[in-house]
Amino acid sequence: MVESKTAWKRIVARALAAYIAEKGQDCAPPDPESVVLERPPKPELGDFGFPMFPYARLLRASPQAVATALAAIIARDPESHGRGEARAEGPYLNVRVARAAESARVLAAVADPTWGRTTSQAGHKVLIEFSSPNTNKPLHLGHLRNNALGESLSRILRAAGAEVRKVNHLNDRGINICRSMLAYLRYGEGRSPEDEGLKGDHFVGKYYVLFNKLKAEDPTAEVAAQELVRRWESGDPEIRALQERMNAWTFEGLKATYARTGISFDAYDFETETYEIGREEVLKGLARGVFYREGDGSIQIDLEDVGLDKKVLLRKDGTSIYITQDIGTAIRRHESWPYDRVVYVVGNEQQYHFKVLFEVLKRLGFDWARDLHHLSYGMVNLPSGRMKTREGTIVDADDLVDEVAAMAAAEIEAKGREESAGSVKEIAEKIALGALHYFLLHVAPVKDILYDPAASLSFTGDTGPYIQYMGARAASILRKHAAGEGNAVKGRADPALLEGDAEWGLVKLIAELPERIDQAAASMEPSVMAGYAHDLAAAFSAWYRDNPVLNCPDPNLAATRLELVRAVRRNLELASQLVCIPVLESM
RNA sequence: GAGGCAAUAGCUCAGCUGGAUAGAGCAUCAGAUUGCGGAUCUGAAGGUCGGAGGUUCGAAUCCUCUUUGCCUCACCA
Repeated sequence: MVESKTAWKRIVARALAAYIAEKGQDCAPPDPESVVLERPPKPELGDFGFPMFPYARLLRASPQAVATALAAIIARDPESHGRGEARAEGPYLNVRVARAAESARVLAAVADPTWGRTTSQAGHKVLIEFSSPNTNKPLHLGHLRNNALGESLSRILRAAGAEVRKVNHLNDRGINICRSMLAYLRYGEGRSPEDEGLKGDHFVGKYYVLFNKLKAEDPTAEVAAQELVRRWESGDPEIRALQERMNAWTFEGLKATYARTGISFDAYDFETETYEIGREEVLKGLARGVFYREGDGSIQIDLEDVGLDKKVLLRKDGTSIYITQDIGTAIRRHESWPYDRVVYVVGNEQQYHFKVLFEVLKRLGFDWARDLHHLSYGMVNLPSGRMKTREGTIVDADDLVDEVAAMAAAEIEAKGREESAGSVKEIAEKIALGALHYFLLHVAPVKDILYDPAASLSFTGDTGPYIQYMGARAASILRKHAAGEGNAVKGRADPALLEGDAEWGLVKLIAELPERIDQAAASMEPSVMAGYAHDLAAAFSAWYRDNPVLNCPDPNLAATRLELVRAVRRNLELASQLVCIPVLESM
């Protein structure tokens, strides 16, 4: 369809040039690229339309007149003959594509192994940093959004041809883990997660919560935690060993959650190994005059000329801070894997931090610093308000998946689908992931999400399970055909039979996949893919209800429709994978 | 106080580079099953796109002002 669009732009541009010559106007013919193509509001008006307003003034004629004249010229253009028909409708020139030929092209393209891969991001090396949790507690609902965004964007960029490296930067040092450690020293009695029957991250998180109890009993607890940080930094072997042990527990737990939710990384960066590496770069920047030393000895940068403030990059005692580490990490990563773009998937509360970081890297003169992005996303709120560990309103990621999976299992049983579903537990888990990931990704990242458990657990309407269901229905038809059922086995597919409005609408939607991938990649918005999956599922659902496939009396039409089902299934699989919705054969 | 982001149907959200009558889902109402899986489908109703100006042949979309909400403005991360 992309090819068809560019062809029509070319045809229209040529017709405009002919019209200009015909009228003897003294103006430059438009470049085909600049011709505005849009989709008419109703399919009856054509497959795409060209507004004539821009040319009306240029040609000193009404847009209606221009449209009429162009339609006549295009009717004589040999290139248009095989491609369809252009018609003047008011101030618009509307094109109806030759359906049989286009359908044949589309079905052939979908059957090709390379379908679903584009080249719009080819040549780019993109580093995506996401998840990046603290190691003092398990993942929560906010992480699920972060993970889904990072994983989905990675898949989308790869589909668009980019080389992608997924990195998780674990914050495994500092005051929070030390609080867990202190509480563990006080209450843990040397127990391990196995002893308490807990997942490692939940185990460590339990002690983080217990720190509050400790603080209530002992007002010096906060000071004691600070002391642990200090001892860790000075290399106290006992503290180092304890932190390592607790971090390992959490890390194991986190990895289990990632595995369960289909999230993976190409590399892990540990803050315990990276937290000092920016100092050198800051000193280099100081030497080159990019930064300056304040009277108190701290090293700073003045960004007031770009609307930011003065920012400290190295403390007066010479130690590094958060931004120092990010500067160092970016440089170090580029040395080992020379990217041309970085995407940091981090909540929108850190927008200012990333503005400063990007500006600093730019001023240090790195050419790759021109393509740094903060994929900023909104809070996931509960009806009762913002999530906070201390208020106990936090939604634990594992618990949430468990809860949704239990609901899905109950639904399978309520429908009496246990037998056809196979393993209820396994299918329920996949449905839960589909529900959650769709819920988290179908909304634009900038928006805050009000997490309504009831709505996310509902499997009707604009949801992941709906998409999974339509995929399963398509798979079911294909399965029956493979088993020799239906009339399609007796017929031969002929795309020329796909000329009805209902089929044509589906063909067009199927053909849109590559454009939607490119759009999602360019705008870094997984919601584009989520929306596409839903649109396609809905269109398929409406179509196959009224158009029998296996039961179609005409064997050739049956075989042709079957090809359409195959294409829908393929696209649903591809789109689902891009937004981390598990694909199901049956549910 | 300064900066950033948001505001579209009762609710949750789409709306691509400005284009034809602003679209889905939920909820509401009315229908559809001797049928390839009803976790479905069809239809109705529901909107002065927060407000006011401006640019344009044409604005939900761009500009200015304004209202409301969220987030930032650490030698924390």
